[in-house]
Amino acid sequence: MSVRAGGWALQLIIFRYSIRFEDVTSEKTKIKFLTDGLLLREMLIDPLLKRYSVVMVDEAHERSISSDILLSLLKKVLRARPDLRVVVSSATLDAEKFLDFFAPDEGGTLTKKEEYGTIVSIEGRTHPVDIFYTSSPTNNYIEKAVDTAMSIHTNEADGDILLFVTGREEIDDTIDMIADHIADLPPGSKTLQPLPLYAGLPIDQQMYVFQQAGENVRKLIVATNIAEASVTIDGIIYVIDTGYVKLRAYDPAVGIERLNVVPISKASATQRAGRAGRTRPGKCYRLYTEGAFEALEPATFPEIQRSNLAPVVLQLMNLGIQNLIRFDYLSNPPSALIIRALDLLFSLGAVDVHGRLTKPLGIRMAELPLEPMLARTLLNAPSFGCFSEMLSISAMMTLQGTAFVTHDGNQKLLEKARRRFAVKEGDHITLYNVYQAFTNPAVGKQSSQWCRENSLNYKALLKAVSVRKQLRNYLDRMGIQEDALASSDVTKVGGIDMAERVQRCLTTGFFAQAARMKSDGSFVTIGGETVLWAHPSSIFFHRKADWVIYHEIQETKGKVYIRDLTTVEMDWLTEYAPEYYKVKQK
DNA sequence: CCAGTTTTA
Repeated sequence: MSVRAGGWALQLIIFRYSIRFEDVTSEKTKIKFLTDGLLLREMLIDPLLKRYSVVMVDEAHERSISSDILLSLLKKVLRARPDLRVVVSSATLDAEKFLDFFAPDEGGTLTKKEEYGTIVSIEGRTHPVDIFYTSSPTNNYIEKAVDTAMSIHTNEADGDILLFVTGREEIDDTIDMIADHIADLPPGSKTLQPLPLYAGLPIDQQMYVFQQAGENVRKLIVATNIAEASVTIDGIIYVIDTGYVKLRAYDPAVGIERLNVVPISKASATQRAGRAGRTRPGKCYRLYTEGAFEALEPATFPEIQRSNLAPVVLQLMNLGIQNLIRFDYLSNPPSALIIRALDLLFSLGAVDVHGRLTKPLGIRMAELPLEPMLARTLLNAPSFGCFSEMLSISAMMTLQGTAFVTHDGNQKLLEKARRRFAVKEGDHITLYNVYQAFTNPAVGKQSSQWCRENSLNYKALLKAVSVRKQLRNYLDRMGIQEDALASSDVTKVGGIDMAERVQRCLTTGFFAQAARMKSDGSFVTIGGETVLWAHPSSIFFHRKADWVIYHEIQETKGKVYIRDLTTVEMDWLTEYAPEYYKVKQK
């Protein structure tokens, strides 16, 4: 780990880190690097953070939910612990906003800014980057990006290019177009090697971007926002910034998440440009006008104002925050988001009529590192005799659709592999079959070779194995163990086969996300107000179904897709969620 | 009916 800190004698200090599955800290640790999410978890056990004298929150300008919440809680902690030092690092554009946020409440002894905080500006370590704008707006930024890349390649000195686009589809299109252009290059000219980079790309395929290009080869990395802050690549001299990003927006009125392509913020544009100046002076080509840049928002719209807040609300309540509307947020989330979250938590039994966390259910749900609906399902599993199965399914759900991958871009092979594991009940049990086969010493042997043969993502499945272990540990500590009914073969137990027990159990957590397939293959929700489509990765993209519950809903390009579906019977909905469906029918 | 921005516990 390389850390530079002015002239301090830091080499004496022992650095250690802690992430979800890796804690290498000890009593000797002086400085600990950890994620904001983990620190929030630590606050459950140590609310005043007594183990720390200084807390530094990095990249606060990104305005992620967990860093926003962390800042709010740190402000609270400071009232009880004036000795604590809080350092917030952020793009200079909004430093003032953060300082204002930490202003003590009325009646305190510290009233002047300089008494409670200071803004310190630190010169960057990067080289200068020349910024170029277009003289007029572009209507097709992908075409423009391809032209710009080709022109850099033919006219500019050596150095790799980083191009920002919004998603996988644009990455694929761009790379195809570049490939066409390369074919037109005069013989003997330098090669341009386009490389994709996005989070959903399997790790081994991501690694190519870090490899040094061969002689006479210039890398062109076509990336999503992952290359803006999460991943840093050396040797980038040229950045092409299309000026757009894909952002989540949650609509509390219908409970649907949307993925919208929106203009980036000034902070993002600055960050992207900075990626060109890490090794030597670089150039950044913004595919928009200077006027358009000036009109950009200073910082990204806070995530807390555009997300499903059920998980956050549950966690805050578990930290003892009673009034979620009045909580001291850095930016207040719309109250509709909070109400929607409380509604859901109430229907799941995590919150009572007084708006308080229930014991033990609500507390247990908050402690599990799963979204509320899945947490509730897993906690119900022992009573359905499918504890072991739901542990595996829950772990597989955290992979968010990355279990299957194409190895040579061969989609047909992937679909064939999927069919090998598919069952008529739907996607959850299909994923369960994948997990079972992967961990079976006689079948998958947890081997990468077997995964390649079955279009499966080896690293992702290994992650599922460790998530499952972690979940089991959590449940062990709650005193919830393997159910008496458990048996991993799909035989009749208690008159109901394993698949049906899983289906019923899923209904107890996902009853609020039910839909029915119509004859044309589309789905309608209970009220019939929204038309939904099975996501192409679902086995119901082709097959017929009647009632289903779904794990996720998301609108993309004007169409609402549901992911991870399992068939249920209509009667189960009213059987397991009578209150919910009574209210809805009015 | 044809497809997931990014994180995290």
